Amino acid sequence: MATIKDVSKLAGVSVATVSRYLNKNGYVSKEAAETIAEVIEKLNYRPNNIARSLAGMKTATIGLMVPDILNPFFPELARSIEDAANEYGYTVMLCNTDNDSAKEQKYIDTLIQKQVDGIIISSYTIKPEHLTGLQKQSIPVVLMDNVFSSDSIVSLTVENRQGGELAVQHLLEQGCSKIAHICGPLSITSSRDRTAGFERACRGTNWFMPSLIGYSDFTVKGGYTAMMDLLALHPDLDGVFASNDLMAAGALKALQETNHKVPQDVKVIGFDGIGLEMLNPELSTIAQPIFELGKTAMDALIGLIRKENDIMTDQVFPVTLRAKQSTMN
Amino acid sequence: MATIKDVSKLAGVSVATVSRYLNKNGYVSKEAAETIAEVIEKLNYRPNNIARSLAGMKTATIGLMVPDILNPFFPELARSIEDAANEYGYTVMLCNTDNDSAKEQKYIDTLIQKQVDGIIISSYTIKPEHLTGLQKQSIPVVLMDNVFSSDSIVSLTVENRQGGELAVQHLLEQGCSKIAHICGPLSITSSRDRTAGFERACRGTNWFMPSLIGYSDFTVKGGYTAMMDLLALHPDLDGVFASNDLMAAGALKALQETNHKVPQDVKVIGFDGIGLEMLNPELSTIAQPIFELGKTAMDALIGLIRKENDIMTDQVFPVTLRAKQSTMN
DNA sequence: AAATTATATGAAACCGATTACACATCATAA
DNA sequence: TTATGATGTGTAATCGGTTTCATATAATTT
Repeated sequence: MATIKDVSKLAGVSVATVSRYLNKNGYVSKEAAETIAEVIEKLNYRPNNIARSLAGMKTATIGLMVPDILNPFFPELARSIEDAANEYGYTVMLCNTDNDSAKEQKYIDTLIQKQVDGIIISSYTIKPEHLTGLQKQSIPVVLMDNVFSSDSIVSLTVENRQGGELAVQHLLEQGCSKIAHICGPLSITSSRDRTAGFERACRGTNWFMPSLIGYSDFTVKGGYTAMMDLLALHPDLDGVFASNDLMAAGALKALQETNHKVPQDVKVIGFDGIGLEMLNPELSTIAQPIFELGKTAMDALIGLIRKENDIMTDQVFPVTLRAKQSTMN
Repeated sequence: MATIKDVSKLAGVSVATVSRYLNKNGYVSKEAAETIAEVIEKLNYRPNNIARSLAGMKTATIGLMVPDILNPFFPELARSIEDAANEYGYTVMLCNTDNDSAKEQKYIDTLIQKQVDGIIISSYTIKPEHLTGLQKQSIPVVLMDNVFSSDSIVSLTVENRQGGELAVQHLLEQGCSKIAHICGPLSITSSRDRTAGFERACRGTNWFMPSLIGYSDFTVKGGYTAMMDLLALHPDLDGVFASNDLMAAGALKALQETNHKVPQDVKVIGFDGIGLEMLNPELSTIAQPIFELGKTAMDALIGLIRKENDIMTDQVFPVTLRAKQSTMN
């Protein structure tokens, strides 16, 4: 593997000149530039990024921590972040944390040691004390789905509560008169907010009662069993709002298996907007702008890394109703 | 950020001794070790991986190139690889190539510059000439779903043809008497093999005719339209084998929309074994051992990196029938 | 008692880049 | 004509580690 020294020798200039040529800073004469270019071509020289990072303190690498890439929400997020990172010339390190504090802490340590330029964390379980290490090393962080105020940390969230309200509103508009809710883990802020939205929208209706809320865990299977339980309690329900799409898919399955027609008998709406196009009927959902979230996260991170003065502040993204067959007849 | 020099100074020993202590090689007296440990604790010192990599030529990082993490097959693969990598103390860089040669080439260059210790490539489009750069830098490669013989490259594949046969066989056993096939991109070797398996299994039956094969593209939508076309041509078909699960899901949807009962009227089977548990009925499939594939890929890569003498050779993994509701009544 | 061998340590080279600084040349302004 | 600034280049320090080699002492062998 050719090094900058090899290039400098063969080109008859100093390594400094080659470096200047490579980074396009400082003066380099036209002749020198041409010779260097030729030699680089000839040797098929590629700068060693590791050495570059050591000298320049930048790795052009970011860490992306997600709970579990198997959850279909996260590939979409990862993809949008990776695309954006790629445009900025950055590479992404993928870390699955399983919402496990120990794993999170370990990955944060690893990423610090690998000198990543920044980290995007999508985690329900991250705690302030985990981030202090990053703050100490002044490694920029963008936090998704979680708020934690600090000047080297930007938080991006969506309007979860409004989304919950929107879902109920839509179901009501479609003629539902008894709406159940499958809520996600109470440990997750955004999950609680979605449920809060549901409750607020139900407040004052004459049909609402607490037993219309089923407690689940954001999984298909969880949504399925929660729906079964709800049906046992309320055979006459005619609408369901699940706090994420996976649970909604599970609910849909439970309804179909118990011979409820969707959307004729019962209407179903989820939350997140992941593309579950294989479902029949297709699922209505309160969609997060996932790609925009990823892109914005990367933009914000770059801003923090470059210490631009117009650093992005915390943002709350709107959600939108995406009505499909599961609520329309 | 504390450096090894800070530690050595405060501990009253040389950096060499600290380095020996850190890497547990060479001699370090008990007293020295204790003092160093204390100082490290006190300074909260963490070795800088970049410097380590530069000196030691190892980055403890691997690259993972996949076509698109949005395709549900790849999160499973990525997850299993990441888990295995993590156990070995390695970190994973995620690269989406979109089966685009230019992107692949660019990522390979980037990964070389970042000095990854090895690369796992899952790509339909990779060509030998793309790998020569890696060979030149003697960067180990594990290739999935693609065979390319070389001593620094290990290929892992599955028994695609046998899987295709297995699918047909299963449908026949379940009583099907006219089986259609939705095949994937012909540019993909494993896709062609699955179709070859289908054809071989159909050979000699009295009902088979070429128009029972629909050509598609491995997507849900593609499977949907292919199924619609097949139904128009052969309203009497009673079984479908799709070359991957996404197309099978699309086919399922098309069948349901056209009021065909699955599995009573038509039985459907896919290929891959991705967990599409939200489908109703659940999809039978020819399952690849995805997690085992990922784990093995990582094991093989580590073997190549460490230059172990019992380097793993190319492997072909068996596939298994996973019968679910879509073929059982 | 002398010769080995095992244990322990530090100085300095090295990994492959960036960059501050010194110095030289040439063109332009005063 | 001289001062000044722009242009161009090389030397050497630096980033934060690892590793070779020389050296010294303690523990075993013979």
